[in-house]
Amino acid sequence: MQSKAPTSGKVRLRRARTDIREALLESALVEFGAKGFDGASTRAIARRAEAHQPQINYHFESKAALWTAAVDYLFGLLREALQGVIPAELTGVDVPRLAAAFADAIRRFVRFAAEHPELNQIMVHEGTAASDRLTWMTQTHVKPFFDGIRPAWQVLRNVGVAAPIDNEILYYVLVGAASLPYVNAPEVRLLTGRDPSSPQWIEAHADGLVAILLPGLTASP
Amino acid sequence: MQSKAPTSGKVRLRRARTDIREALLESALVEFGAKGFDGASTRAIARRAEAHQPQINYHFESKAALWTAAVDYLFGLLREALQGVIPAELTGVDVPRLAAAFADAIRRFVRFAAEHPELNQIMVHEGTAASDRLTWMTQTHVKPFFDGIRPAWQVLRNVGVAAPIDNEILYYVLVGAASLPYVNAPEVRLLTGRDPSSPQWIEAHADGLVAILLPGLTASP
DNA sequence: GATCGCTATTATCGTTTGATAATAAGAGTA
DNA sequence: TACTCTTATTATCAAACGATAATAGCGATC
Repeated sequence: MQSKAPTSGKVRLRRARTDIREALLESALVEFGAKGFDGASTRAIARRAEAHQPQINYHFESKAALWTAAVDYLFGLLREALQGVIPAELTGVDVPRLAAAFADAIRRFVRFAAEHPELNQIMVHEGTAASDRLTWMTQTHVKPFFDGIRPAWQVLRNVGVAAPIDNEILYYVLVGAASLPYVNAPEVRLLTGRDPSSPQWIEAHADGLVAILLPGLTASP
Repeated sequence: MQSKAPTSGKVRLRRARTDIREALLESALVEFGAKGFDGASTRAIARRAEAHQPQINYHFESKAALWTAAVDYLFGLLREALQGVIPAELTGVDVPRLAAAFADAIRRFVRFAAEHPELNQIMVHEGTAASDRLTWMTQTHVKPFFDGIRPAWQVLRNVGVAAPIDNEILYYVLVGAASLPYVNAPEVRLLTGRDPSSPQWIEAHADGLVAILLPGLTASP
């Protein structure tokens, strides 16, 4: 008759619907980010949230529904972090202001990637193979994000402030260069001994990306 | 009494040890790259190679041993593709020659990432969580690669040819920016409608990376 | 053409997976 | 205190997993 409580011990903890849902969501993000959709088990997700495995199907419809809810939640945070940085309407915006806004967006994206590595981990896990999840995520969340930065980059490239790289290629250069140290943070620690989540790394990283992607920003004001 | 032959039909195909091993290796690379270690099943790997699932344990020790052999094989190809491009001994090498060599290495790496997306797919899958596989891969294969480019970048950075980015950070900026379109090729096709494996994309991508990472190469000769 | 070594094929094992049903128990209300 | 709604817990299912044993059949050698 041993205790079967999730983690610490024996108490039966009862949480409000919103609390247990949020705990499961954040646990799911960590597990899906680290192991991928197939590699992450609902039992591990529940254990991390100090819950039992059937609670996932009780509070969410299925493992897939939990994944969708977690991705929705995380892209919501990304939209918050980038909201209003790059102007939606570009006609009449002067170039120095737009260049500064784009640099700010790059810095915010780097900081977000460092603070929430799960987002890019999940994206890179899913992006390696076609699936319903990838189609949904691309259309629902990635496309608006992509369409938001493309016109601004085009303007900056036309006036020579931005590096000479195509719209579509730039998007992947930017995302890849901005996210990999945090997506693969365990490898970074093994390979370099440094901690990519430290403020020193993050700010140096952001500075470097702005310097190479917007060479005309510091050169000719 | 239906046929149980792996794929096409009914013939019992018997292959030489080297042939079936190579078929399983290449199938394993595709599956591990697309689904990750846990997500890839030995049955799917065998099916792609037109073999039966127990042949994996017959020709390799285990699923883990197959993974190790596949990664060994792929890093061998990478070493071939980059062999001798960046000089091992830097004392006495003049800067323009070293800069051109580094640019060549970048272009070769981009082309390799496009031709063998499985390498970076596997690296990014494994790098998201600590594991024995990650430790082995980092020490055995990634470290030598990392140590090979670090001194050259330091020299180019000191003379102002390379972008002002730290050694460790640059490594992840370079790898991330060079590999993401091919790692996430399914997403690229959904998002942009373009094919990242086309020569147009690959060469434009390589040109762009050289331009932003070695701004002093074209500017001041 | 009989023998022998090697690969192919089938069958099956014990685990783990996501999911569901059934029961227990906390918390607010009357 | 009794009732009721909601969440927690346990038990269990079918399917898929990696792995192994046992048998079948090809192909070279004598």
